[in-house]
Amino acid sequence: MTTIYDVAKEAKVSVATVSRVLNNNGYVSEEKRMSVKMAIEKLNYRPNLLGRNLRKSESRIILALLPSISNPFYSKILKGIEDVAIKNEYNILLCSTDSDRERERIYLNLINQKLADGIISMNPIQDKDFFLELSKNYPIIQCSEYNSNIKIPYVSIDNFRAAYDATHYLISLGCKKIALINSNEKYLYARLRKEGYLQALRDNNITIKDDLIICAGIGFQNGYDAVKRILSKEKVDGIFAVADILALGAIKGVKELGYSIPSDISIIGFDDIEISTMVTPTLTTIAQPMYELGQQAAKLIIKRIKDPNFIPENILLKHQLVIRESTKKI
Amino acid sequence: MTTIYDVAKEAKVSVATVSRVLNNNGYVSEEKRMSVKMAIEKLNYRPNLLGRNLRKSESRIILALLPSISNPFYSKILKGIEDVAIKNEYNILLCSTDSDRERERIYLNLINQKLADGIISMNPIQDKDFFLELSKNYPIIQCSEYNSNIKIPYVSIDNFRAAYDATHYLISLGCKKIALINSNEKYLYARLRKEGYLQALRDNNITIKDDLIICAGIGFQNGYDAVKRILSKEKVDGIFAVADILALGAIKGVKELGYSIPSDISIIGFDDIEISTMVTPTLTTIAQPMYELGQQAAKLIIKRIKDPNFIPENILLKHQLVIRESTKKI
DNA sequence: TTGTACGCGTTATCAA
DNA sequence: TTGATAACGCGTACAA
Repeated sequence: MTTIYDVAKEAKVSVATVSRVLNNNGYVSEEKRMSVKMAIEKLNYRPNLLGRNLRKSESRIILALLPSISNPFYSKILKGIEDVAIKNEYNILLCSTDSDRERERIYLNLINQKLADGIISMNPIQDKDFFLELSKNYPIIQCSEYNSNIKIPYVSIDNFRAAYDATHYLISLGCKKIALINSNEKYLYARLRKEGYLQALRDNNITIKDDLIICAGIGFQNGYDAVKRILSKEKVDGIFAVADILALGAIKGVKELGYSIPSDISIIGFDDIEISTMVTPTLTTIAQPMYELGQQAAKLIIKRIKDPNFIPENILLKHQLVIRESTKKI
Repeated sequence: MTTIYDVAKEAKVSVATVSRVLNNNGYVSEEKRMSVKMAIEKLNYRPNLLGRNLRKSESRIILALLPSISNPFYSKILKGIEDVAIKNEYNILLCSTDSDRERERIYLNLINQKLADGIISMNPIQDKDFFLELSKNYPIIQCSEYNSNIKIPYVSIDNFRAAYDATHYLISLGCKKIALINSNEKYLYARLRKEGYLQALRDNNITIKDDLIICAGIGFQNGYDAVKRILSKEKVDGIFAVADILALGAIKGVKELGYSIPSDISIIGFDDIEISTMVTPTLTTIAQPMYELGQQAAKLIIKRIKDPNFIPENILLKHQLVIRESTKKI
């Protein structure tokens, strides 16, 4: 492999001069700059980042920790992260944990092994103490999912308010019996959205019925099962599912039971993933700015890496009600 | 930061001994091994990978080059890659190019800057010469999409055969007028699937009509537009879309025009992405073993990294016809 | 404006 | 079985 020494020899200068040309700093005469550039060209030289990284004590790698890469929600965020990262000459290490604690640990440790300069975590944190300890010594940002008990900055949306808005919208359509299909309450967002749902009902003097609240997992099948369970007991006129994927399952279940959407039952989802526009009826939902979430998280972490004294403020981005075909005024 | 020297001092041994304990090689007395381990524990020492990587001239990073992370097809492959990688102590660098040549170049160059030990490319290659040149000096595997003119090993499926099977299946159902909604023919898979479609028609003495063959892009809207264009000219009884996402668009278009699926028109897709089971009707399709494609590609590239003399054979994995609700015997 | 020489943290060779 | 020390390739302080 050709090194900076080879280039120096070819250009008849010292390695220091080559390095100066490479990094565009320090004084270099035009003449030498040219001959260095020609030598680089001739030898097809590319600096070895392993050497550079060690010398500079940086990896220029950002670790993106997420539960699952197959979830379109995360992949949109990831895209935002990647776009900002590449503009700033950072690279993204893909770390999907599948909620495996062991795996999470392996990935997190990369940062104290200096293979990553910072971490963006979209994971519900499993090993809280370890994570917190890590954040004292290294740049870490939480994105979308976060743990508010822990003093680690986050970029997210106002889940309470968003769920409130979703529920309130159903109420404004005339719905009186509104079911909630929630996901696993180990997620903070799930707990917050449930609160938002409850508050909206209270504010409008609608009785809260435990039978209408289901804690499903996260996934199409869970939404499908949940709605069947609910409707087997009681007819509803509105359904709020805390994730589009749950809503899609619910739509299928509702259809199978012979109800029509939105005439009999209005359904609203959450996230605004692409699929929501592809189904029939298209899905009314609360849109999260997924791409922007990723962008903001990346910007924060990069700023933080550059300046360790910079303490990011938490950021809550705006959600948006997107009305499509699955909801209708009664 | 604590280094191997700190550990050596604490354990009252040399750095060489610490290194031996760390890497489990060479002879170390049980006594010293223990005291090194205790020192590591006490100081909470973690080896700096930047130093190790430079010394060993490896990054233990594999670069995953793909067009778009948001496409569920690629994210499934990626999962297969990641799972194999982590088992072998490799990490995955996420490189989505968005078909941007500049960006592709940036990512590809990481390998001759030694930040990656190998590349798995799912991209239709833009800069063929550069790519080929690179593959002479570095481990590269093509996965799913590949360029057969170039001598770079690949893992894929038999796209010709798979498309033939899809078309043949429609014919076996009694379809006489079968449309093809293809994606962009810059992709090899698109060209191969078209060939498979044509061959199946020929083998069954069905007239090939250019009006029934549309080169759409890739995406839901494209499928939707394509089917409207086709049906505005001529009624068909079968549609083969070369990607599920196109098929989903087609389903929507067909429905809007008042035809029923599968009674009036049978539709078959390709890929078997998750959404295909969530729509109504659920989609008959040719399933690609996406996860396995990723796994195989990762296994090959790792084997190749370990042994530069190992020349991988091309691998074609089996596809599978998955029959659901969108097709029916006439 | 340029060059010499050191050190980033690790592994591996060699001699003891 | 152990330790001293030379690399790995780079950037930069310092001297010139």
